Amino acid sequence: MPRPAASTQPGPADSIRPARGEGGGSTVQIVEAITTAIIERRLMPGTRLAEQSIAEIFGVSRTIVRQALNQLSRDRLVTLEPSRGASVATPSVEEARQVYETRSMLEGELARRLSQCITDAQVAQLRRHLQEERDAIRRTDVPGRTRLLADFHVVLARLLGNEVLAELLGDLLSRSSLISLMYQSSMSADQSQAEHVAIVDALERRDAASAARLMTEHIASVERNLRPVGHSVDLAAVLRPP
Amino acid sequence: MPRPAASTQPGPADSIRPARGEGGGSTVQIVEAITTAIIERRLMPGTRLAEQSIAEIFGVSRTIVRQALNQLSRDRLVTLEPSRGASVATPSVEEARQVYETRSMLEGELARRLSQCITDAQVAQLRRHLQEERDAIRRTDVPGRTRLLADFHVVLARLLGNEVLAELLGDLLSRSSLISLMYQSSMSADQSQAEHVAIVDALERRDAASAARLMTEHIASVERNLRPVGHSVDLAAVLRPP
DNA sequence: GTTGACATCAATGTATACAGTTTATAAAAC
DNA sequence: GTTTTATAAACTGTATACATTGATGTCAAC
Repeated sequence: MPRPAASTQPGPADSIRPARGEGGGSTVQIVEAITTAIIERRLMPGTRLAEQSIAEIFGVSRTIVRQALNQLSRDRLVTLEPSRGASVATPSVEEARQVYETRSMLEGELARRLSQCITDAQVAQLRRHLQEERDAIRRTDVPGRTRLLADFHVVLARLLGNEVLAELLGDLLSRSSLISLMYQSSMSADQSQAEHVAIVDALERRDAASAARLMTEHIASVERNLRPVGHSVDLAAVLRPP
Repeated sequence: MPRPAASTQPGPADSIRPARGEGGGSTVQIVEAITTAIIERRLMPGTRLAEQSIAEIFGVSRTIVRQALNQLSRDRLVTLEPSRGASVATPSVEEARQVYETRSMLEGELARRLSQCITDAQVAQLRRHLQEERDAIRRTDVPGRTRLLADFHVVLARLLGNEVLAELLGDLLSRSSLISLMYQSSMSADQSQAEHVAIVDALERRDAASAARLMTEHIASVERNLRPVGHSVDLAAVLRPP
């Protein structure tokens, strides 16, 4: 039950690492700090993000914080309720389904097209990425392996030479990360990594059909491994009369 | 040059329609006003968008305008240069290619999946939309037909019951609109409409392969009809020594 | 007459102040 | 003891003021 139960002020001072005092471009730093804090589970879904607190932590004014929170809300990592403020997003089961369906559509086609134009050098680059994944898993570097397993999909988009696609996919992957930590994915890193290897194998064989199929199956298996533990479900189970 | 240049307060702009004086939610109104102004060619690519001018036009402070401009820059409809301010985006040829490639990937798969789960009622809904397109074309309602021809693609996304996909596609279509007006599309509305009809026909037959092929070909033909007349290209040609 | 430097000006980036709303607290009534 | 209500604190939404940076125009030097 990943309920933060933040009835008391969550004391964000220990949750978000402060940035340097320089003013220039501090908005993106706040965005990145909050993003990584969410991805690395230091900020749980539902946690309120009071502007004044964050402003004091980073030593800037609320103006900058508001800009950062607006950007984060566009990325769907935080929700902005009018007159209520910002909180870490709590994606619904339905939203999760839609994100994975969209990823399946986009990345299945990505694998298909990529297998028709991939070069040997690009395959080698993917092999190196797979090696990094293995290394991170081996030394149980949880944040590192999480990032690398997600980056794999962005790297594929980049190989197509399509920055628009890569950014789009990056947004979807951020949302996926939030979803998988909210619904406590039981997907083992080993399985994910093995499926990545199979995808690269298919790409190397220029086997478009297999690459596309393996990719959609990979995304489906990630989605299958989400536990359907929503807040309301927990609440109903807990409050059931004895 | 459609420069607002409204130094006096009450003077309503000739480029952007002013909103009502109410404060609540005026940001989205500015976003929508500028968006439609760009789509309807009243704000040409490259036009500077000074914060103070816009603030006076809408009777709000620069704070609100900055929020709106930030949102528009996330949609890639305006570009934000540091210390230089905002201007209407001028998408490059390469960016155009990437947008259409991404659309092709996404919408090809959309057509394929939709043909496997579409209902008769949904086909009827699409037929009604096609009829609206025809009507707008017949009475030469240029803004209306442009909007309807673009909305067709969003309607398809909605039929899949995937709001995430629909919003994603909506963003891509806004960028497509800006691109097609910047590169003066020679695509006739009649041809677009005819291809839409062919797509719906394939969907009605539940012919997944044809639906996907017709969709990707439709998007490719839209892209093919862009004239490669960018500003920089003009400049280079004009300044060539005699 | 052209070029370069300097001063002025306008526009952006950030911070702060103020108003309105929500939420927490506490007292009072039932 | 529970509920209700009123007060107060905190927070958000907007506007305004200040600092800083890029642009423009003028003047002097060559």
